[in-house]
Amino acid sequence: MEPPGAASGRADAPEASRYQPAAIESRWQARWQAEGLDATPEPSPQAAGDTTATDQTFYALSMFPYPSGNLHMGHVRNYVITDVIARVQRQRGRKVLHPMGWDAFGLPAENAAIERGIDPGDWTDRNIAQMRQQLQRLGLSIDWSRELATCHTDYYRWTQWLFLQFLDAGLAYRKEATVNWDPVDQTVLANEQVDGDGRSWRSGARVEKRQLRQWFLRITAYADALLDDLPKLQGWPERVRTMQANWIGRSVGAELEFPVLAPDGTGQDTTITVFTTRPDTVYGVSYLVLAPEHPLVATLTAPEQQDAVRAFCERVGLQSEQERLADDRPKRGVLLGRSVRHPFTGEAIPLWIADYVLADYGTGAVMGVPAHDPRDFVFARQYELPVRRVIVPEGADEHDWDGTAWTEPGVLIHSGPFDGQPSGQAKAAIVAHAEAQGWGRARVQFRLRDWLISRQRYWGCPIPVVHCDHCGVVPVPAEQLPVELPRGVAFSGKGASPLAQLHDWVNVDCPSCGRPARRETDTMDTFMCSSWYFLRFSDPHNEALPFAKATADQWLPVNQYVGGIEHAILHLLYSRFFTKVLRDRGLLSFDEPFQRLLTQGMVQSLTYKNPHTGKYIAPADVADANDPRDPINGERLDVFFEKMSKSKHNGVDPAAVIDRYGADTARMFILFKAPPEKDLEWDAADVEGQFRFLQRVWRQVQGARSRGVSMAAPAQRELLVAVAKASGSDRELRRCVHAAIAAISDDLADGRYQFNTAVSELMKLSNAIGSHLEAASAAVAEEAVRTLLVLLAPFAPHLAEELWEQLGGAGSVHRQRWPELDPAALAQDTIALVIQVKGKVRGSLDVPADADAATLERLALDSDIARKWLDGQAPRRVIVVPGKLVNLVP
RNA sequence: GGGGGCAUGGCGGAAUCGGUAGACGCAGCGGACUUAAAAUCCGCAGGCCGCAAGGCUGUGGGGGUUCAAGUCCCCCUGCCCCCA
Repeated sequence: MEPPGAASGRADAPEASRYQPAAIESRWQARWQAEGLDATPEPSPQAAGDTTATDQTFYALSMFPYPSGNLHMGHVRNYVITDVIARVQRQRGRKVLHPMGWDAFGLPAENAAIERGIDPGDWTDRNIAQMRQQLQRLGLSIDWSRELATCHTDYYRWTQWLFLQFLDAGLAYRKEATVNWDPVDQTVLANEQVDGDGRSWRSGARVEKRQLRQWFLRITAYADALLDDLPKLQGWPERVRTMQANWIGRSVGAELEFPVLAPDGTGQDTTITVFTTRPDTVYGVSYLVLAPEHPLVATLTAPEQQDAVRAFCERVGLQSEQERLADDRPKRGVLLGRSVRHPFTGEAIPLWIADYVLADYGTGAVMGVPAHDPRDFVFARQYELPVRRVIVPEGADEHDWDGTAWTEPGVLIHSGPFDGQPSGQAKAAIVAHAEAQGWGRARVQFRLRDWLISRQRYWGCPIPVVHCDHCGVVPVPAEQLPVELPRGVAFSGKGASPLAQLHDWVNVDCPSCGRPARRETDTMDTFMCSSWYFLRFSDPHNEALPFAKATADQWLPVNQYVGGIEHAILHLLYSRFFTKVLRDRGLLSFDEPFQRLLTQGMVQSLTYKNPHTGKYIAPADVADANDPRDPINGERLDVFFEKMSKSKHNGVDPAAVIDRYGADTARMFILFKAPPEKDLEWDAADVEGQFRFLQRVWRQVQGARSRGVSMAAPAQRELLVAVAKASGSDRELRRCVHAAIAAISDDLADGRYQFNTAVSELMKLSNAIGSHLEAASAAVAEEAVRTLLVLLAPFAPHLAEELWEQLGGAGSVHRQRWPELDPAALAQDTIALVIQVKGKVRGSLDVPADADAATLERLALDSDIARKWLDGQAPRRVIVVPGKLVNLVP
């Protein structure tokens, strides 16, 4: 496509007088790199307890990308937002850390190896090189000397080192767990890799549940801290905090014990402990349910139920958790053929297993209270179990019942000595009674489960332990790290982890006793690698430690973190967990990693879909955008905005946009089109509009230059004030300049980040310069152009730098301080006073800006507007808002 | 089902505290320049009535508080997100 800058008919224009982003941008990128413009300054040494040093530093961080090899618009939006924040902070005089790295372990590299025989490391490094080059075209002010990749040994040796810290703290452990097993590929899959139907994303096979010994991190030990510190994160979006709180899911309740009756119904042999948040409903229990995976199932199943129970467990093993818990699915269960004794009533009640009870939540056993729990209710109806109502709504008649489960608090009935008590009080009383009798205890339960970090995969960080028959699990000594991933491995995609098949690698001497032992062949979940990269950026070349405490304390916590809402729980929760553990280990002085969080919206684009076939149609195949038709069958297409993706054929390639318009236009468009946290609709016409604006700025500055405007030295404040006093157009232009400074400074204040309105203020300033520059005196013209370029610099860094240089500016425009507001320049002699009659606007009056309320009232009452609308009557009431309006109420 | 959010011109979006609704831009329309077109520049533009002056109306719908409501309160509708 022809660059619009090279429009026909202007071929005779001199080269230098046209805005040609391609030439300008690559030239400045090379020069900035050569001059080290984006290098991170050394923060001043920080005395203990001294906060002034951290006030001078600013850490701006984007969530680092997975190096797929292709930069997409979502990345562009993310990094441009962070870049503007970083640049503005530099102009405000802060020392800025703005790094970039790669979340480089993960399945796609291994799949490339399986499918195309490429070494995962080579594949990843190639992608990184390609993406870095694409990123650099955006003109981001990133300090590339701090670049890191989680798959490089100088990074992952410290991931391993940190794992050993967790192990040492007792926060890393192995246990049997139910995992997703793909029977075709013969490998474990992460939950995210299993679709809603319980099928593998790769093989399409139905995933099985298997019990395997896995590594876990004990995040539940920090559940309270992770929850209790959420209110500290005032710079985070409320909804992210809410999502984390829900995910952690603290619930207060009790454990109650139900003795299992011996088969003959006389004595008892064991006890089942249930967790419940509703001890007040204990008299409504009509059955007890174990999870099918519960360890007691094997021993408690009656002989005549063996076959049924085994078949049921197998069937449940095939179901995803989602399926098991879904409200709209029927609940299924099987009797174990045994009974338990209700501790409060002494009654014998049947023992079941059911799909809707999960082994790893609570105790893996629940008490069935059909009258007061919707799932128990469905289950009881299915198997004709008794429904015993023990709570009624306050003030309601016991016999009024709508035939559904009542889950709200109420008043107890049929509950022995607790009858008549309200739910809240009864909860405490029943738990106290159980405790006194030795039947149970108060207990806080979390929804959060320990973090399963084992992956039976090659392309991940090896877990640095050795299994020795004599010493057990032995950590690899820190001085022997890293445990390197062997290279040149053959991938079949079948069988156990590729690492497990490398006998030379697996077989080692035990670091403790020296006898033959085996390496751990599991690698770590990639979220481990991304849970501390923000720390490494503060001290990326440290060879003795993952980071020096003092250095990390100087830069962190991250002042502004920017990324997608999809990480609201996982990555952000894990990073918080890591930070708290490292603080408790004395490795850090702070306990929350991210002070402010901005979750940017998606980038969407126009999408065409055939409503009958469900097929997405590429925009290029739609002949007439005004009447979109399916190119195959001519059917009318649905048109809407949706997130860019390959499968929807609606992606816009950032490289193509930069080729055509330049990075500055792409940046400006993305910032202007929508507020950062909202979804953004890509629109080619709007991109064109942004390009036109930058062209206009270019022409404007060329015009100013030909009139002798120079950036060599700023005009003196006294001179500006003097000339503005003398000339109306000077005063007006100065007013516009300082209005822009005020508005843009406000829009870009810490945490506000209203880039869209900031860009529109830049446009207004440009419009004002267009109207007034001709008539302006040299000093005011200089101030106006200088302000425009310095304010434009963070948004369109190349154009601003180019024009700055053309006008003889000293040094880089990016080293210029943020312009200072002169409040006096904003002052106006007269203002338009709005006259309202009974709250309706009826006109306005030019009045002196400094007139007091009494004067304004008199002016309003004397006005033609008052005469016309008041019919000569004196108003009953007059409201005066000085500087704004007068409201006359007749 | 529970919790949270959102709803403003043809479109994206503005509107710190309740104080001129629609900034800025896109698309559109008119004009200037041009042999012509493109580009550029100038102007118009919520809707309705009117030649005009001007008036009425208007921020999803209904009600309320207030001198004054896009903004605060209550109810309803629709869409989105999270949890189930």
